[in-house]
Amino acid sequence: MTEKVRVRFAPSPTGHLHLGGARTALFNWLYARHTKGTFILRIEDTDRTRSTEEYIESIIESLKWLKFDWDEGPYRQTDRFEIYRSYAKKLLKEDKAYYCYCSPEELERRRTEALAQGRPPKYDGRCKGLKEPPTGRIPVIRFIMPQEGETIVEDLIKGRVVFENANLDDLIIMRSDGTPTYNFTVVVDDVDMNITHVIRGDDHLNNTPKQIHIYRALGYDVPLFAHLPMILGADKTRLSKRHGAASALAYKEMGYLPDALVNYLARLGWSYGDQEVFSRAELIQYFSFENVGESPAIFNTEKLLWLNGFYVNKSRPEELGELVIPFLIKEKIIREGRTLDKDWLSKAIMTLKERSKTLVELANSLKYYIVEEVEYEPKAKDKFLNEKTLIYLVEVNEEFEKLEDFVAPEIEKIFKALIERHDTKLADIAQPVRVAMTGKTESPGIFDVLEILGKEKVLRRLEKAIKTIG
RNA sequence: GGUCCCAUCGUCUAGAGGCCUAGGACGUAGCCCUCUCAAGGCUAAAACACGGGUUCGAAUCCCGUUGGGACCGCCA
Repeated sequence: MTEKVRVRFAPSPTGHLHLGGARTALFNWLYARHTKGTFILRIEDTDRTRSTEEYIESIIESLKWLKFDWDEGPYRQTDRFEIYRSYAKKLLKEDKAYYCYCSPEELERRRTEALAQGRPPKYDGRCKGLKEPPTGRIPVIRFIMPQEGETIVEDLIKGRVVFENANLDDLIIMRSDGTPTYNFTVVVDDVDMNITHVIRGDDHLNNTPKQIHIYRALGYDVPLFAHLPMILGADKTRLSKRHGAASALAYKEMGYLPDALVNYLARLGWSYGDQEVFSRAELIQYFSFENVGESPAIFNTEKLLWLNGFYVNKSRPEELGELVIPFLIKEKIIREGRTLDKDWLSKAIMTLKERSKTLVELANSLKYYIVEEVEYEPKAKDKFLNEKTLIYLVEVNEEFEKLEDFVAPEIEKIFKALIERHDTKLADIAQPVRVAMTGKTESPGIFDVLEILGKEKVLRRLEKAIKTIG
């Protein structure tokens, strides 16, 4: 019982790491870190036709981005075929498995027939104890499932789940091409890697009794199981590409912060009282299966976006400065290789981070600080750059030309003086200037915007605005 | 069709028989703050799927119904 916890995340590289997988990885990682146990990464690539190197790399990249560091692996099942073969041989020798010569076509036909007649599509075991194997056929190996009694799964999340063994059928553990199948490799690997807790999606709950029998046949204790509820799309079906961005990396590209995604994913199916925001340290400290829910959760992008905004706002500007560069390049705001002054960038980001929910938004807002020529939004231009506002722009321009120390407090003094002289409100002057500076009607505080742009750019933009009206 | 899982505001959830006039968060609406937009603060609308039990008492326990989901491959 005081055995050291060993858990694994075992994706199959037939696609990018999707959000469901990311959450499974997260809970495994959290449990390992919470118990000071070992987190193992294992790539389940036995399906050679669908697994690709590209996906393996993509999954690893996602895991790194999310900062789920693993202690062992990545192991690859394709490197371990000899192990599975020897275990299969052992089962054969002990009469716990047998060769089956039924062809895939026959199997498929029987399955559809059974389904059409409303019967469960269960293999009938006809090849078990075959005296004279047919010639010219390469067999598969099937594992003999017990047909009597029941199998009980004591799940850490679902509680006690009972299965009738009569519903189990002899499953294929080795294909005719000599490669092993999933339900066999998981068990062999989990045994071989001393896995103590199997934490996975509850789409695997139905596989569990089959696997339990394989553990027993192999002569090993079964690990503890924890089946996580699924993550669903807005239409309440299993999350997939149809629901828009379903891969973890897609969120990276959309300018999400890994900590925000992790925080969001953790709160999907897990809770700790009323707390919504968790640092990684808190997540590790508080994580427990008792607080994992049992019902599926719908993935809600709005809450994720809110959390991301929260994390962006909370991040240090220097940190965001580093992170936003790739997005500035991607959005074609700066050329690759161009460097921005770090202190200046931090100052600019300071004004923007509380109003940016993603790094993409941040990059796009940064645009008007960086580019040479502002573009006016037509509506903004019509409303604020006209004969009525011309006088303010001209006077602001005149005052700025004389201003030596071009900083926010000095700029503010100029505005104050102008307000008094014209007996007007700040908004009447600030808005036209804002449009002249940013092309938009919304921006950070105008004094900060002006300081960050700097005297030279400000004067140029004022002159352009004045010219536009005239 | 069979097996299994699940069921509290639109969404994520708190709730371990009396603390529940069901709490928090996102989103929505309103107000405050305010040079705009945000951020922040305050307020509001919004849920125990249904029916039976058990109990002095049920969102909480049991059964059923309904609804949703997953799985039933020589995929994982």
